[in-house]
Amino acid sequence: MKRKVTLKQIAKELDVSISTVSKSLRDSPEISEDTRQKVQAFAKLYNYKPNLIALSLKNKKTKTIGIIIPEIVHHFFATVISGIEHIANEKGYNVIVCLSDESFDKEVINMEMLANGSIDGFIMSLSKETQQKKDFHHISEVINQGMPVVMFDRVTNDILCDKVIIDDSLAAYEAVQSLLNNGFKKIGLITTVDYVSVGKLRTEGYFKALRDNGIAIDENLIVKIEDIENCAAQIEKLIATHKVDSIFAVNELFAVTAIKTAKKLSLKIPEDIAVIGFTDGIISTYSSPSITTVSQNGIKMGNKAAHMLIERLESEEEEEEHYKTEVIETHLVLRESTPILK
Amino acid sequence: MKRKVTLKQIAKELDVSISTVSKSLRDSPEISEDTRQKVQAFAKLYNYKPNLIALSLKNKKTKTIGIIIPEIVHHFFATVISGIEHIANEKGYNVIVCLSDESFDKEVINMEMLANGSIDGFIMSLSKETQQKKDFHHISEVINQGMPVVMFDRVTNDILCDKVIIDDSLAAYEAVQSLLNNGFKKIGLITTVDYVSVGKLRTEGYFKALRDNGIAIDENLIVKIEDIENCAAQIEKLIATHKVDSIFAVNELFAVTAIKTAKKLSLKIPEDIAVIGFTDGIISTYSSPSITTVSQNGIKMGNKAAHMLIERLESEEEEEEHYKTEVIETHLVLRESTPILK
DNA sequence: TTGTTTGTCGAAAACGTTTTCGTGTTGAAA
DNA sequence: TTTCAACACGAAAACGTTTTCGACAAACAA
Repeated sequence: MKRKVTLKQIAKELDVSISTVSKSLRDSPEISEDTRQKVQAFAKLYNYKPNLIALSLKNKKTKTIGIIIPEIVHHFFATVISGIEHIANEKGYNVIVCLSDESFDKEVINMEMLANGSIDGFIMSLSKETQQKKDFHHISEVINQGMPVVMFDRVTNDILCDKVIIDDSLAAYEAVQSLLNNGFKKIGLITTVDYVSVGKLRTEGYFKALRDNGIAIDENLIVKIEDIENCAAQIEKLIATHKVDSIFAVNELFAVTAIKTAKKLSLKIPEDIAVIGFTDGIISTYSSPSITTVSQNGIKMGNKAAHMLIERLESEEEEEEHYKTEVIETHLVLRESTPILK
Repeated sequence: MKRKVTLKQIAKELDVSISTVSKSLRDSPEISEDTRQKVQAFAKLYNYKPNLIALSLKNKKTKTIGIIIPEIVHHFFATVISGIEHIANEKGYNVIVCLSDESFDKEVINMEMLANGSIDGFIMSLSKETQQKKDFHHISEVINQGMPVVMFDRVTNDILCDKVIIDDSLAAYEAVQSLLNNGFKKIGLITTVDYVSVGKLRTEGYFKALRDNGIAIDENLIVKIEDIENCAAQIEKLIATHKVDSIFAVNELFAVTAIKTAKKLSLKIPEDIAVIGFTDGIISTYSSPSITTVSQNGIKMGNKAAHMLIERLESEEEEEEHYKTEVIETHLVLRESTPILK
């Protein structure tokens, strides 16, 4: 077993100073052609690579991005990570991933841990619990220490920083509007509890579309899911007893559950009931029937977030207080769970 | 903006030495009760937290695990990461994730990068290209430098290290055997090209099951998919022209594609054709019909891999050459794509 | 000879820790 | 008064880099 070789060892071996070795390897003009080649040859032979930790300490830069997300076994978040990683890699950065498991405490602990020198900046999406508590002190603290933060998807107005989002409300509006345009009148909504920011926004889009079309809002057609476990029962009630002609669901899981439930009730899709989901993931693609859905391009969001963070990291010092919010465009992906929409 | 405070600053402010501050914070008996409290109070006030990079450099330990996987937008790999992260977090480790994108070069570059001090050990699954080239020098090099490596799922016998796998061959054998037990005779196989280790093993399980039951192997019933793009065409040929009564697919994607294709051909599932997949992911659960599949518990694999790596990291020095291969058990998850199997 | 430039190199500081060892002061024992 | 232990603290090294600055010699001009 041969351990990694250091500058000091090379210096000793070649009987020169550490400085000379370092300069030789960095092609400094201070060093004579002769010794430079000697050192470089030796370094190559022993496969010298500078220790990144030492460099981080010296440069006060780690070339590492911290990602904090609620969970990773989730198609959307996985695509965002993929998008971030791709750009980061291109720019010479690594990514270190922490999961909050939707828990406020884990989010705080992870952030504090990473903030102590391990990374140069954060890309994050809030946990449910954090959104519920509306406690963002850990984030403002980090920003206060001069560490840039980019938030995506689940964001908050209480924190000033760069953000990458989609227009959840508008996207939902357009989805519902397209149902209305095609003659659907009794549109059920399957959504989350209100404190989930994106769920709330999508719900608002649903409301606005109905209002703009002069349709009264019927609370009976709205199902708010708290925990995923027994959502099937609530959805069955919506479909069976309230006879909706279509459903707008704020995520894939709700959409596919709605479809399974409808099939169980011997309803034909899309003839008896049309379904539009949100987030274009694996489920929507491979479900039968495949699901018409609002695309939410995680790769693009990740790319954008990474670009914004790295740009801020590498811009000449703090041009503070000039935060941007990027809105990634969405569109409706038409599939089999709706009739051909015009 | 208040930057992070260091020992040096505290020392200066309190007019004591750095050593005194450090010792005070670590409750050294060398320090008088008086100054200890003074220092601790001050540190708390200014929210002092030791710089982890400096600690890493000093201790030659980063408390960070490097994960290298082919892709992250993939349910199985995401669950493994989740499993690793959970244990790592519990034990005070962070995880840094790199994606090889199934590319040999990216795998090598990422490994070399992380090996230069950033992490204490690796958990990895080989890229397709690496498996094809059978070039593992980057891995043996890392191991030679004394950095522990745990491989999972896509492993190789050419490298001696800890491994976490499932018995791919046996699991496939049992799946096919259960089809045979239930009267199916013409079992199609949808698999990958041979250099993908797990695909090859699963194929072997299929062969063995047929042999053990005295059934001749019909090459016409075997489809090897190279790229995912046009797999549907190959599968359609298998189903339409060779009239299989059942299909064993070596992953979810192939299974769901088979189902979609069968439906397109107006075949009823499972009456006309039964399907068993591999890997119990989102698709199998939410497909219609849901898919009977070989479970492959990624969380468990991740947990195990993390445990093995951390144990090796924290065991009193190198008890080398005593590598273990852990086999995670699998079982058949019965769903709608097969008749009730006995 | 003296002074100046040029070419090579090394010493040391810095990043932020921890830890070993040395040192000065105090109090008590002899 | 002397000696010695206990106590409280600081100096410095170490981890592995990069970089600034100073030093020394040779070569050259005056």
